[in-house]
Amino acid sequence: MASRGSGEERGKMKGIRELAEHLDISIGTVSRALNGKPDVNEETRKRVLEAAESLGYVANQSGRALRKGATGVIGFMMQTGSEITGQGDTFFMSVFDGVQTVFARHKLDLVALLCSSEEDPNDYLKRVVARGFADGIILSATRRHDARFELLAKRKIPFITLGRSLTDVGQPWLDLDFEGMAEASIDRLVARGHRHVAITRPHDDMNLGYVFEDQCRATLARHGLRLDERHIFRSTPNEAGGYQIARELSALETRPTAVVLINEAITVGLYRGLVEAGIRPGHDMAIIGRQSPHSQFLSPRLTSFRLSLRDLGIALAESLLATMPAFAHFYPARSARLLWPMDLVPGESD
Amino acid sequence: MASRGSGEERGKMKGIRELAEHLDISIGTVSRALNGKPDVNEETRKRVLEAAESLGYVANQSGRALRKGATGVIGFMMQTGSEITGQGDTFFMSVFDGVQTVFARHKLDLVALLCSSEEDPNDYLKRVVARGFADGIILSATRRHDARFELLAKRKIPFITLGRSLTDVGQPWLDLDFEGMAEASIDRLVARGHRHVAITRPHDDMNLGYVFEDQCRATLARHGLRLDERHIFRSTPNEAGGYQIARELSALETRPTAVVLINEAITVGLYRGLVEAGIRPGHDMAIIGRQSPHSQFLSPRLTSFRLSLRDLGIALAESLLATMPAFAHFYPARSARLLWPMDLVPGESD
DNA sequence: CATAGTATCGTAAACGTTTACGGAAGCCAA
DNA sequence: TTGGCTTCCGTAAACGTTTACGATACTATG
Repeated sequence: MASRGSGEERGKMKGIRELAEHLDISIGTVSRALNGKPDVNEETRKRVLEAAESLGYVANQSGRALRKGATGVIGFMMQTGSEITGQGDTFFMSVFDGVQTVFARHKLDLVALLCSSEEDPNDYLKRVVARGFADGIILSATRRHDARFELLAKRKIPFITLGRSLTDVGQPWLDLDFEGMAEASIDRLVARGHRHVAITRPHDDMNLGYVFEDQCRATLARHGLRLDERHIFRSTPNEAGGYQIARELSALETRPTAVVLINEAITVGLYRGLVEAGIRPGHDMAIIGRQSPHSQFLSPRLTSFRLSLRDLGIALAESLLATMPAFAHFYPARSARLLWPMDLVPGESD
Repeated sequence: MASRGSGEERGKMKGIRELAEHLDISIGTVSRALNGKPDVNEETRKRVLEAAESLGYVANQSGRALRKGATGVIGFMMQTGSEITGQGDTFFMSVFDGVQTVFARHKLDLVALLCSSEEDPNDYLKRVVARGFADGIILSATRRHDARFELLAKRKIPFITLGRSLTDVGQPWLDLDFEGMAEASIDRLVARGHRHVAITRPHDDMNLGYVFEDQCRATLARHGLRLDERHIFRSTPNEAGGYQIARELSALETRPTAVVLINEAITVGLYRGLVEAGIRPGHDMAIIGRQSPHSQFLSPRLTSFRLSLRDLGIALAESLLATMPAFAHFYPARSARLLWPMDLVPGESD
């Protein structure tokens, strides 16, 4: 037969066994060559790599994972459905991109584990870890009490959370510095003469809502002011929620003169709702929020807190790897709990 | 020993072997019981299921996939990074939710395969399929010429695309009815007296740009009008792109009186840019676009095309399963190519 | 009672890979 | 020549499932 290219370049590679007999080498050597093991002749390694490339051979995931006890996959759990994701449009996509630049160095793949809105997140996660789907997990949208933490800790799965929780099992976490945001916002508004400040928070038990509210209350207290209970607005973290808040806000008899938005997606709806009620954002009502792709294109431009989502993703990935024995030596001794800073970008809305 | 709860309920289940000897049954029977095979006594099945539940046993993914040659996973490929995804991620989250309601019926899991912006999509996909990661693939963001189609077809991986392409390999697809959108938009604008209509399209070679432009041109021609080449605006599919379009548009000497936006993310930026140039959306410039979570909260409210993303997800999933031998009998003989209709929701912007 | 059929279960061979182990050379020094 | 190293490679045993096959006990039928 001819030296190559007889008829098998169609990508019908069966497995390492076939590749081995094509090269007339044992499968053990082929495997070692592909995996960069030391005890293989450099020339045969080259032959193997070339043959694998030209025949389109890539080691089967299941076989490899079964033998090695590791899948090379890190899962980022998130919930699907339109109303649920509190973050605005491109939030996660940017974070993912940062995470992947780190993972790529270790041949790890990031996949998003999509929990349907119809399934209980705890059950979903239990299934995922029991099946041995991923070597590590990233959790987001952490709740005040979050049973997922305990589940992963019990199973000893390496994981990190993007967000804190009262359910702390000693795992590493990364969270946005909502305390810093609350403090800077309140300080700024008070310095500009505001005495009645409203805040928003998610309608459900997302942990960040508690953190944010508590810190706002504390900072106001430091200025000798108090947070009126009627000035705490809960809403779904989307445009409609913002609109709803505006309606409630405008209906109040003692109306606040400023509002701090913890969520970015509600901004557009809030603007609209205020305008409809005859309240001009930035004139009749000061607004401070979170930066998002469209916050700078609103009128007036939103005074907002900015952060680098890509860098956050990088830090998230490195902190996770630091807890995984196989990778820990690359990322030594880092602080396992990190509050991610946000910068205030002045706009015209406050 | 006691009947249950001796000390092993910590979730340290090793595998089916351990579960079997706990029950004093062979592993074959345990497996059959768990998988609903017929030849197993109903009472032992109940025992097995209860023990598995209480011990938290779930079949290991790698072992099962290796033996069965199928993973029970369907991958939805998408690219990460903020500038790339034309759709906001609320778009995909809603689609996912629809897809999952179908998959859940067959114990299939949907995961998002995240291709980093630093990696070539073709290489990424090649890796994924060669590793045998998923039993089926859903492709989105299809390009005018898309090598991914050929790759999957050659490897005989069942797949469906959300979007068309000139690279047609006979696979099933689902796409938004951009022709219908173009036609309805142009007809409406012309009926209202517009003679100079501009359009937008992505800056890269996404297929939908070609479809949309061609149909707009054809429909204008039907009205005896022509599409001015200078009235075709290419931009990144995000807010900044819309702003850029507004600036170019306002700088034109012969300015169009209407513009149709194929992408939803650019709307906010476009509004802002127009206002800054002294052009009032809805008064000095008619605008028709795509519905998004915030399109109804802009002023003026955007006249836009709406679609049910969840239903689209359901159709997408069912069409994919119809091509997979193991599930085809559930979803018989459906049209493999589907143009998804969109409804015009009148606003105040045109 | 003999036989066939049925219900249930155990045994063992796959699935594709990695890796511990040992063996066969080749080399160098004694 | 002998012995010990080193370099390279082949062999075979895992990893955790599923499933074809065969075995056993029991039931029904003649």
